[in-house]
Amino acid sequence: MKELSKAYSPGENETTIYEKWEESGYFNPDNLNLPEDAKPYTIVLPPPNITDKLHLGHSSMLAIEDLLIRYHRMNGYRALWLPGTDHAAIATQNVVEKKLLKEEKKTRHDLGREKFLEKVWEFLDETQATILKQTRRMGASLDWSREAFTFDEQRQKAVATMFTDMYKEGVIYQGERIVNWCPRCHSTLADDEVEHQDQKTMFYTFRYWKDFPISISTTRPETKIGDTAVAVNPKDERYKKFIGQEFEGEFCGVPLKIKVIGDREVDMDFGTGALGVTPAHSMVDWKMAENNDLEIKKVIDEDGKIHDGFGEFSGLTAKEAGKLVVKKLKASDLLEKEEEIDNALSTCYRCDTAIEPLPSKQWFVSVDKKLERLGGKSLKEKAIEVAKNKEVSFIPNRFKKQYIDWMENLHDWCISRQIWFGHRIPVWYKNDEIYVGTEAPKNKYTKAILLHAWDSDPEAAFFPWLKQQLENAGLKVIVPKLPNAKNPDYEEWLSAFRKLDADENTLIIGRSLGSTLALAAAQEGIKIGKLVAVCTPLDNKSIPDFFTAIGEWKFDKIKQNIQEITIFHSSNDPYIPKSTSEKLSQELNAPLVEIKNADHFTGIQYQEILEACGIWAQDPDVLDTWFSSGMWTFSTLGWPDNFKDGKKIGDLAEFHPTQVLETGYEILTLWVSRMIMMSLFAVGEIPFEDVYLHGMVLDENGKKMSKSKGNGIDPIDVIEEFGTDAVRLSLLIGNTPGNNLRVGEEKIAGMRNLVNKLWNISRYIETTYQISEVEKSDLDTLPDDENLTLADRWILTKFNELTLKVTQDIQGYRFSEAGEKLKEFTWNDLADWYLEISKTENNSEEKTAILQFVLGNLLKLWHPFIPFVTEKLWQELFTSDFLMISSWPKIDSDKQTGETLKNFSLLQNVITAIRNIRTQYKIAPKQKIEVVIYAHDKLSFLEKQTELISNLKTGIDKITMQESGDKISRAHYEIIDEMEIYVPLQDIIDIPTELKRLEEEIKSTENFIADISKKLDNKSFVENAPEAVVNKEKEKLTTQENKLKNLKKYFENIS
RNA sequence: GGACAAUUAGCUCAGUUGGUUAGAGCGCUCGCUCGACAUGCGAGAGGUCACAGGUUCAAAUCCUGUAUUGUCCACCA
Repeated sequence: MKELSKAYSPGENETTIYEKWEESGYFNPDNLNLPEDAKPYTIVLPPPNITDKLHLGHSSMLAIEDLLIRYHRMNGYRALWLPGTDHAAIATQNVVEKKLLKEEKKTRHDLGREKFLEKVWEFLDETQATILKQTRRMGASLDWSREAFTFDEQRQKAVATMFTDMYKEGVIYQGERIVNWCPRCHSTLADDEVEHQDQKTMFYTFRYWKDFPISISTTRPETKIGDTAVAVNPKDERYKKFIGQEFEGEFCGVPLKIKVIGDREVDMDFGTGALGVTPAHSMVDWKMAENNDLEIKKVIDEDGKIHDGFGEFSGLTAKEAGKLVVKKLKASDLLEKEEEIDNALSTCYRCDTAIEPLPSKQWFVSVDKKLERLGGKSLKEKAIEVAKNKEVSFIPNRFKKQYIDWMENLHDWCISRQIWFGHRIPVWYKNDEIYVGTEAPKNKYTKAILLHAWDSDPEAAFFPWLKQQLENAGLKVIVPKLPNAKNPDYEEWLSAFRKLDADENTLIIGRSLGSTLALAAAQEGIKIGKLVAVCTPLDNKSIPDFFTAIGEWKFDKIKQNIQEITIFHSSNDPYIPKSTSEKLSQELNAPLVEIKNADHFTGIQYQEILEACGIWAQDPDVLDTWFSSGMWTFSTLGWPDNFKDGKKIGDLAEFHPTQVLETGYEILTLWVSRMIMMSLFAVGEIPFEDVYLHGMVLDENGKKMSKSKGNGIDPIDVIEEFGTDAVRLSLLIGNTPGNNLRVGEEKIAGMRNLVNKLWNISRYIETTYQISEVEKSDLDTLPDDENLTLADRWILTKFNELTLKVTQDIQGYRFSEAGEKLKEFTWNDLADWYLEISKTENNSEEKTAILQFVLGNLLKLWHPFIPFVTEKLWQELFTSDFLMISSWPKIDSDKQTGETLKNFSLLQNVITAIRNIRTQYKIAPKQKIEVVIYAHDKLSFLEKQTELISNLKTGIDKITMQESGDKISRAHYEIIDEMEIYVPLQDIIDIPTELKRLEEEIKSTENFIADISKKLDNKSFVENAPEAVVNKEKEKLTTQENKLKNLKKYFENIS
């Protein structure tokens, strides 16, 4: 006999059980020893962002998906649940930036791209490890051997391939658009990353200048210096006549040329009914400018400051400029009205900074381009079509409409992001040329030498960035430290240079004296492929010996030995006069490029130097994170390697498309729609059959759990307190698709109690029947029907019914209902009734068989919900083979159920009624009572059950059954079904109270009878309702009438 | 402004296609150490299913409108 502890302690078991599962290898479907034709069942885990550890919402997702996977694994499917994490480009970069600022008071620009990315990876390793640990703690049966990361090598390849393919088909294109620009994050935001905050704003009405015929209104006066048109509604009588006219004048010191255009979008009733058009800084205006061929004037730059060329406004922040405009308007008496209005401010979803709409070059995915591979349809059309044709279904169904609505309004998707962390755009530029591909294009040069200035550190200035770029482009890069840099000697430097073995395939970028050295070397006869000379001195008074040693410049010789030269000049360089650079340019017949702010090279100026090198330079931007997560279903299954000549092979063939995508409804549009489009494009398949959308997990007060509010429940905390099974169960029961779920510790504690109940049920069965020592049946066949008591047949019937319902519920995604039914069976039917009865019935051989069957199969049904405790009990009491891979209980569809269920429920009612009488009349628990039951057709059945009735907490010492006859005059009574139950204890009865109570019951029974009679008198009811319904009503009527008769008789007797 | 959802017991929610006198858990009341379980056992109280109309023999369930709450989308210069 196995000794089980009095209470279940989850902590001890969970880690060891999870380890056993993992070691078994059964999380990987390849190890399941399935027949060839076993169907696949695939779920890819929505990859959690690596920005933070998991919260209860993730736990809920894991619980649901693990349930589905475990259920299907037990049903013989090739069940694959594929784990991974998401690099979440912007979100991650932001978290790291904030952390950096807080801990080191540095911005990412202080660190530079490389160093910053190192920080990101450090952070990422940490959170990723936490996430994986938490996921295991939840008991998730994920196939860790296939773990993926949206930013690992395989996925990088997939992303680059996808981009290239889409570019080749013209789906991806580069275009200038107004984008939502966050001046703080220095990045564009997708439409769905912009938040709108209601606020009060000053609304100014004014004219550009005195004789301008139309007043306009604005909340953003600072942009008005870039206006090129005024738009009015073409139907507007007031302004109609001006349409087409052009006006010139000066607005706040800025010359403007304003054309009046007509546009139906303009609301005649808002403001003055006329709208100043600023094409560069408003989405709507941009469209108008496109339609009317207007000039586009950029007013605000990427830092949120006013561009050059706007007089005294230039260099001011937008806010300052706005104030100045208003001040000037007031001074020149142009302001007509100033009022406060409600207005929605667009802000960055990450940092709450007001966004600035700016025109910018970006990469887009076209959703409207018709594609041959989609049968002449566009991504958008196809993605809508599959939803309409039910090729993909949504649970709950209402989200289908939301999906289609959103899709129909979808515009081209901007996929480039101006941040550092993320998939680099696989595009390379060389001057005007562009190359798109999965690998960097081959370059003319094989080696690059970066020569530092005479007194500077080779690692300083712009070298590290360039080095990285050149290495990315496949060059061997050398950054030598030239000897004695503080006091350079020409011979020493030259001999150091010779050792670098420069030749025709070498690219040299030299800064200051470094570039002078390269020129001198060429003069000495060394061949060089290309020289980019940045701020090059031809003489310097502080190191006269150096230049004396070089001697007279022989530019012809230099030209002979260097194939190509570009000269860079910095206007801020205090040492090299522009004339020097110009002279060099002329003598060498080389192009001269001038750069501003040489001491603060920005990415763009690096870009210029890189371009001058004549090598391919990669686009500095990265891709929107949804681009890579949109490929999640197939990139994780080995695309593109597993997709050859339009055919799927390997994992992709075996597991794609997946069966279910289970995710939060909040990312239906962000993610689900993109997955559908990208999968259609890449593989020509809808990535999943069903989309199950869960709600958010809220705290017990209905608030969204968030770290800042401090109301979040850490899954690990509650797991440690109550156990994983309890946490999983509280996330499954009461959780319905698409609806939010409130979870508090009370609920989890309740579920812990249930888990413990199951444990104790098992413990009782084991201590009483020693099922661990009994030879095991296969749990597929029921015990023989002979010698079974009513209760035995009842529990088997109930269990069969339960198996059927639970199976149906899981298949219909009704996990909550399945869980509740299991709970009800376990607690009420099995523990409260059957086990209690088993204590009084003596057929222990049958009981052993039945309990073994019921408990074993019950553990199976419970397993997808609470895997740990069930696995533990299974291994203790049944077999050391894993419950995880045991087969799902069989359903006996021929089982006769009616009579058994009816009889048992009768029995339950009798027992409950007797207990009720005891409580109602406050009969002391220890006092034995006599019971008399009057019955009619049920009499013979009840007579057989007297022993049972007496033994089940009814405290009966004498029980008699008889046909209806004269009733005991004074007794406690209860009337149920067609029976009357009397407990003759007249001494205690308080007659007046009893009469009052009886009166009430008689009255309510009469009312009820009246209701039923009315219904039955209604001809249309009798004619139209189904016969079964009518019969039920009739039955009800007789029962109630009998009851009334007996009540009245009893009433007379005692009064 | 548009769309979608929610409104059922004190609280949190179920209630599949209209068909018993509307269910569960928690909480509450009363009573219990009864051969596993006080993380337990037994009994109970508690609801005009937001409101107003309509369809139907029959409505928590279907339709219309109103109110309140929530979510998403759009956005006006």
